[in-house]
Amino acid sequence: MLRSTICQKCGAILEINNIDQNHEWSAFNIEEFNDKARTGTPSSLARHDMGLFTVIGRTDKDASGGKIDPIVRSTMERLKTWDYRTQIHTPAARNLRQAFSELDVLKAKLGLSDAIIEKTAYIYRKAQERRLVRGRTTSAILAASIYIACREIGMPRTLKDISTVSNIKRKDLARSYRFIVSKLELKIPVLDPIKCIVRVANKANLSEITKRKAIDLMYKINENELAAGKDPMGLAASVLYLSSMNNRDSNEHRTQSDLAAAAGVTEVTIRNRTQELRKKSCLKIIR
DNA sequence: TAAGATAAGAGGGACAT
DNA sequence: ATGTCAGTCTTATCTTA
Repeated sequence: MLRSTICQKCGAILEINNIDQNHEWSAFNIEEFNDKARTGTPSSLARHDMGLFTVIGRTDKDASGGKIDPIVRSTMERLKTWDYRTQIHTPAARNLRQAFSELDVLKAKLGLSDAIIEKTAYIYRKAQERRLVRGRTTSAILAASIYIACREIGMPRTLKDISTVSNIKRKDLARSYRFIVSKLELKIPVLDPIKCIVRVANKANLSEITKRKAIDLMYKINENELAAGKDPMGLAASVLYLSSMNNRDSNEHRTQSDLAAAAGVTEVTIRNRTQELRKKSCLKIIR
């Protein structure tokens, strides 16, 4: 089944024709489930075996119901043992399993889409194949993989967001992030300041009008190349601050500390950006 | 109470040694 | 590899309107 994921707030298409890998039927008890299931778990990179595990049953009957020859039976037992061992008991698989169970927890905490989870898993696998996890913690590499996946997909999540929920220090997270990016030679797109505006505006409960004004202002800033080297979140917060102050509707006024909290930057950063922007006559900022 | 000012300190990139 | 430098952001504190 194909479907697209569309942002309900701004209408942006986040994913197009992504395949829904869940089963299309519903079951209310085990019997019904077994009856309807034609396949196993959906295949996913975010499982140590990609969801493609084998299960060798315990039964001593063959497919047509006859008794299995004891010699074959003992072969099957040995296969079963080895199958089991190769599934989880290689250090790599064990590590993946641990990483992906952590990933599952973080997925919920950060509200990540399946596409991001798959991307994260892909990056983590690559990192593991290249032996980049050695000497670093699984959690740090995993958290960094999440950050990379978010950046690649263009979902604004800051290092701080991820560091708070994963209990990895921002510093370590940033280090692991740069390490993976350089070793895997990844090209990370710059964080889109427009997306940052949308995110901060939603967090601060600002109206569409203010958001729209802020986005227009951000376009002007980009045209005049004033954004270089600035933290996009800080810039977004400042632009929203200016827009909210210029909106006559008093419900739209936000203090610097409100927006600082929403964007995860300090008030001082907002002040500095605001000052700079006000000085630029080309932006025609009132006040 | 919100906003502005100032200073010290952290962390990382660019560049030279 | 290691050190220095300019620029950025954060934290903390004090002042101003």
